Order: sequence, then C-alpha cells, then structure tokens
Amino acid sequence: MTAPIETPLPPNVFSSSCPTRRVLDSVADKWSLLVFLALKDHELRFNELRRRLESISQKVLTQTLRKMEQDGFISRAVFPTVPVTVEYKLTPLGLSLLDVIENLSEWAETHAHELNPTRTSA
Amino acid sequence: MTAPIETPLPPNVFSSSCPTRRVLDSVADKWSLLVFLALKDHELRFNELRRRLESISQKVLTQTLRKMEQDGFISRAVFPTVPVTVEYKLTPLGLSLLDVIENLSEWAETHAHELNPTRTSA
DNA sequence: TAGTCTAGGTACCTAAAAGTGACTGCCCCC
DNA sequence: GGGGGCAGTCACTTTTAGGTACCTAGACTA
Repeated sequence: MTAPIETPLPPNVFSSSCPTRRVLDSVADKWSLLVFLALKDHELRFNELRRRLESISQKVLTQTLRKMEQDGFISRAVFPTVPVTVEYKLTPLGLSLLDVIENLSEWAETHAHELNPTRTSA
Repeated sequence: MTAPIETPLPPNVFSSSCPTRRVLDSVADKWSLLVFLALKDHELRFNELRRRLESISQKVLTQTLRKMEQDGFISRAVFPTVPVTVEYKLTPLGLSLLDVIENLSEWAETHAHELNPTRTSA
C-alpha cells in the first residue's frame, strides 16, 4: 500500500454547472427519458403524451415538459385551433442527445444480464 | 392534424427493471458519477475516496459504494491489515460503463454552450 | 492517557421530487 | 344542456435522497 496516486478530479465535476452533471440531471428524473423515447419519431400533443406515458400525472408531465423545453431539448408549438393544440417535438439538440441516450440504452441491454437483479430486493 | 402515429413504446421502459432505467438510476444520483471518475485510473480506500470527494458524508459514501457494489460496478476488497484496509475498484463492468459515461460527458462538453443557462435561475 | 487513524453503523432531520385530486375555460357532440 | 376532450393550474400530501451528528472497536502515537 504505497502512497496512492492522487490524480485530481476535474474540479468542476463537483459543480451543478458541470455539463455532464446538468445533462444527467435532465435525463435521469423519473419521466424525461420516457418523453425522449415517446417523441423519438414524431411530435405529440400534451394528452397524446399523457396517454402514452400512462401513469404520469398532468402536473408532473407539465413540469417535465417545461424543464425539457428550458433545457432546449424539446420545442413547444401552440396552434390556435378549436381547443388549442400544443405540439411537442424534439429539437435538433434533443435528437442529438437522444443518440447518446440510445447508446447508453444499448449498453444497458447488452449488459442487462450482468446487472445484479438483487437490487430490487434491497 | 391527422391520426397520430402511435408507435408503441417498449412496454418495459416503464418498469424500474428496464435496464436503461436501472443504469440511469445508478449513475445519476448525486455521487455515483464522482465515484466512477475517482476510481477511473486506480483503486482507492474508503477514506481516500472520502477525501477526494471532499464534501461527501460517510453515510452517503457508504450508501453509494454499497449500491455500486450491488450493481456490480465496483468491487470491494478487505485486507486484514493493522487497521483494516478496504479497497474499492471498478470492475470490468464498471469500466465498460465508464466508457459510455465518458461518451455522454463528451457530448455534454461539446454542447455545453447550447444548454440553456437559465435553468439555474428556475 | 487522550487523541487519531481505520471503516463503517444508527437515529434523526430537512428539502426537494413526485403524486393526488379538484378546478378552470373553451369548444364540440349527442 | 350536459358530458367529455383540450391543456393546463393550484393546493395538498407522500416519498425519497441527502445531510448532521454521534456511536463502535482495535491499534498506533505523542
């Protein structure tokens, strides 16, 4: 046990303004990932999203969409139709992030059998 | 506004046992990412980790390490030395996940300027 | 002999996230 | 003329993560 090699961590990884931190926070809440996947191929209206996400509440869906909009991952378009129509779709930035997410998904599927299933029992 | 294309979401993405979900949950808490980075190049003992993560409390570090160990991302080795020595290091699975994480980090750094900075004020 | 190091465990507290249920105003359809 | 879909808002409660502080126990050390 010699003196450990104390390679310094990049100091900014501790900060909430670290981009990686920010992106993880954006994606890793309970619903954002689902919204990304739901909007993958086409835009959807609020209640369409709600139906596809099944058990999400209106409030939380609204919050999630607002946050993703602020982050620049989705865009919100209001059409002055009969009852107003609001369409959500992924922005180029969102689509680009989706690529990375799908990378991670792929990794997760590939290694699913190596992930310890006992975690659910903890 | 024609009938929306209701491509079904993979039903398992809703479940907490969905691998992607699991991996995100593992990585996206406040400290796991830091532990991954700290263990990137070499193993570390408990208190070494604690010092490198600066502001983490013992309890939370213990929790984080236990979780990561259960997930199979790190291994824990106890040496019967003077005061007992416990070394943590990334497993091959953890190293492989670290690759994916660094992918995401790279994306985050590249697009940092596109991430809306107003989020912090929200 | 008091203090420090090792690696944690435990009880309690707080703040934020998430969920619940009711409500709005507008319009269409039956 | 009432019920339902549209896109939310508001007030409230529950759940969870994270943090604080204090505890163990053995060995070293000043």
